Amino acid sequence: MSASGGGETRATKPPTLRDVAREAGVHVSTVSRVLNDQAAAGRITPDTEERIREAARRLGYRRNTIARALRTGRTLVVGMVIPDIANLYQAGITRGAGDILYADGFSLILASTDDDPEHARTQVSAMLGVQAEGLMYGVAREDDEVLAGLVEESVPVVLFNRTVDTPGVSAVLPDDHTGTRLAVEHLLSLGHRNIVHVGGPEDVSSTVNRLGAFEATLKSAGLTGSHGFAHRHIEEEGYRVTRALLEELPETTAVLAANDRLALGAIDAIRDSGRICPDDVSVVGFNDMPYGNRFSPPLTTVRISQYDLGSMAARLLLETIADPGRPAETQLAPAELVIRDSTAPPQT
Amino acid sequence: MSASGGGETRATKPPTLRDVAREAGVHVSTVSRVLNDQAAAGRITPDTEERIREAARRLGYRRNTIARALRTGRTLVVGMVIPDIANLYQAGITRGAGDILYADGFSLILASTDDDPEHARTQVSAMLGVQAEGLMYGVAREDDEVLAGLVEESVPVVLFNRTVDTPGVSAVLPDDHTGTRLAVEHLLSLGHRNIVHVGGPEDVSSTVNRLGAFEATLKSAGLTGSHGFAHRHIEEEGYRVTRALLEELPETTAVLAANDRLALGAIDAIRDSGRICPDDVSVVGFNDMPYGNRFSPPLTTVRISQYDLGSMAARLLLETIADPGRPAETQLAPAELVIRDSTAPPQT
DNA sequence: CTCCGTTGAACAACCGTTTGCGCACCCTTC
DNA sequence: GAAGGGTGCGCAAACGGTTGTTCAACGGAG
Repeated sequence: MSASGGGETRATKPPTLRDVAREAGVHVSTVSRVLNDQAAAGRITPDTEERIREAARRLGYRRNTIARALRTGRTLVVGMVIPDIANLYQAGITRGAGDILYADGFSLILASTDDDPEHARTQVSAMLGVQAEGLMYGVAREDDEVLAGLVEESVPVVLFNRTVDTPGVSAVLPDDHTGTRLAVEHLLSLGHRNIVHVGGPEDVSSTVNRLGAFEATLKSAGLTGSHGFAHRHIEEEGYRVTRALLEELPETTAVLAANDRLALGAIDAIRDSGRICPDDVSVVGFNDMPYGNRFSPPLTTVRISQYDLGSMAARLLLETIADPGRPAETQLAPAELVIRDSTAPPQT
Repeated sequence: MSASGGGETRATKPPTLRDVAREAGVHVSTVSRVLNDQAAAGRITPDTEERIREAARRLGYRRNTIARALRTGRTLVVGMVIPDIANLYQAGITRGAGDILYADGFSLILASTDDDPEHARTQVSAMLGVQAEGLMYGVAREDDEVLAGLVEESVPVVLFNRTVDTPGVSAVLPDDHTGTRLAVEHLLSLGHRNIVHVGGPEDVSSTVNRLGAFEATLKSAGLTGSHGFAHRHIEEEGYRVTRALLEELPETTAVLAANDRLALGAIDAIRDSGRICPDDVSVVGFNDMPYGNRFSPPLTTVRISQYDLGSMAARLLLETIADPGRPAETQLAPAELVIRDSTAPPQT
């Protein structure tokens, strides 16, 4: 299981600056300058420059990024850690981040932790080992030791999706409050009065934010609502807590899930408890994951623009890398309600 | 748009081997040996070793992977290029590959090309720039220049999902033939006789393999079938070619799509042409992408174990890296039919 | 007491780039 | 014709590790 497997080197080693220099009959430093476009300073003869470029082309020279990085301290690599790569919502975020990063010449190292802090630790360590210049961290939890280590080492970090109340860390978050309020108001306007909330893991910020907004919105309508917590944002957990909630509160006519996958589990639970969605109980999700419109029933949900969230986070990270002294900032990705067929008025 | 944004260095630079050596009062080479567990050679006093480890711990030393890589030629990084990160099918593959790679101490750099060869070129170049030790290449096409360059430079590569008939390159592919045959036989046994195929892009291997198997299976039943090609594996294209096929061949009662996303588009096309799936026309997909069971109707499809395919490819790549002389090999990931509700007997 | 074999650790070269500095050379200018 | 100032490029020292080689010290044997 170790990487020591007697690795041979590649048959024919790639050409180096030295090879190009020899080919062009100049010193390696000159080649370096030309290939870094420092010829602009009028320091190199057009003739020499052309000779060097031609030699580089002929040899198929490609800059050794890690050697350069060793010297310059810049790797142009950023790491991104997400809880689950098989979650389409996060794929959208990745895409948004990638587009920004690539445009600026950066590469992305992606790691999926399965929401396991131990995985997170080793992945982050590997990323730092390759001298990633900054991290997009999407798995923050309360008392997150890995994150604490990062700020301790003053590694540029931006949190996304989830935050913690560590000062000095930037974050890009969904507008949980507005989104949740919209969802609850929708249910209210449909006539629902017995609404429950199935939340995510207790120690992640979006869970507490959404729960808070859920209760606040209900309260301002003179109502209260019950809730449960899932251990992870997966269908099975949505199923488990919904079944429990339904058992306990049979008069429930609507469930607001903290995320689409939980909502999917809720729909299963509703079916398995002998009821129909949306006829007997409505459900609304959160995120608007891809294909949500194709589920049965098509899911009413709160849309967060995944692409925008990802690109906002990437931009923020890039700025933080360029200027580490920059004050931390938290940005909100807008939320909007998209009404489909998993919600309906309660049966009278 | 350039990365030159005046990047400052991190406030406090991470400790180096030199720092640890000073702290422990020994030479850096000794530290290096200890931290690489070469102490086993009985060359270092347990006392010294302990002192060094303690110093490293106290300073929070973490090996600078790129500096090591520069010297050793090993980066423990492999690149993976996929057509579309927002495709769940590929997310599953990534997961399988990641698990194998991480277990062996490797990191994964992921790039999504949107099926654009130009993107592929720059992404691959960046990966090689950071001295990735090998590549998992999932975007192969006929006359793929990027791929040609890779084998030319004898970079360890394994293709997945798609292959080309370049000798010397390993690949892990879905069992297109069996999968397609199973799907067609299913349709046949249901009583369908007018079956069309909506294929993927013409220059990718899975397209030609699936089309070939489609025609062969039909032929052995004494039938023939028409087909069309999508430009990309996306819903819109599935929609486009299905509509055209339906227009041309109104008696069609079943469509076999080369991929689930195309199948989704086909279902839309069927609806929009005033027919119902599966009552009027059945559709079967390929891949069994996640959530396929939740679509409406739940999709009958050919299941490929994405996780297995990814891990097979990763294992193959690791072996190729360890032994570049290794003969190329192509492995098949098993296919099985999963019958759901998008297929039914044709109306009589 | 001398000599030699071990053992434990230091020395130094090297991996491929970048970059501050120095040094010829040539062209002006008095 | 010599001084002075550019120009165009080479020199060499880093960056943070790894590793073959050397070297000092120590203990034991003769």
